[in-house]
Amino acid sequence: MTTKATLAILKILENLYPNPKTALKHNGPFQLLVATILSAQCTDERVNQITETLFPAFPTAHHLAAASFEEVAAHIRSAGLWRNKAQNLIKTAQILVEKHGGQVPNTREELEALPGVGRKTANVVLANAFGIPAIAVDTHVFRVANRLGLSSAATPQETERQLMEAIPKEKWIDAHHWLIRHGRALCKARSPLCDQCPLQEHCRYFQEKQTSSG
DNA sequence: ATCCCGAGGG
DNA sequence: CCCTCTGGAT
Repeated sequence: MTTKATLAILKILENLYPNPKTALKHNGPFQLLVATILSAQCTDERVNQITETLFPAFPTAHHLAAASFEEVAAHIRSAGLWRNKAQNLIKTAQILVEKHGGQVPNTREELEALPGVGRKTANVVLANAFGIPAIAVDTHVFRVANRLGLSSAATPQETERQLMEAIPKEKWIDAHHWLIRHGRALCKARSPLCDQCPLQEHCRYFQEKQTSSG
């Protein structure tokens, strides 16, 4: 795909999804980290519902580091994977206190060393908490980027690399949100709403669908 | 049944 | 690459 074609797609997405931002409600890096760890295999709406009581109960890493498993679990049982998440949240908070003065680190290496924090979560925190350009590839970004032809990849890791190559760095953070928004709104996994999509003429998936099914 | 703005382990 | 962890929404 040419740079010109890529920029055309980004421009349309920008108009479709103005003022992109995380759907996870948070105030500061610590809350964003907690919310993002909770968001695995779980809707943002439920995460926001959980953190509404979780954040006041454990306002800082120090509070969370001193919490018991049951104390934390009581808040997050409506999220899937809650056993892992409760354990990871406490352990992560303890590492923040022991190694980072109770603060959230701002490098990929330090973030990914935290339990429950992988590539995607680290990128979300880097981008949304620290403004450091990153593209977090979740299931939506992976699917939408491959359909549009912005990437042609077998793994999320590879999609991330191809997107960083194709998209100007100053647009990485916004592009991440645009692709996610589009994945939820129109470019859905099961029944994509191509008839409502303004990207038809730019989309590899749509073009192939037209030529193959008549 | 299938998916959700995944991570960790084999 | 594969698998498991998990509740809730559709």
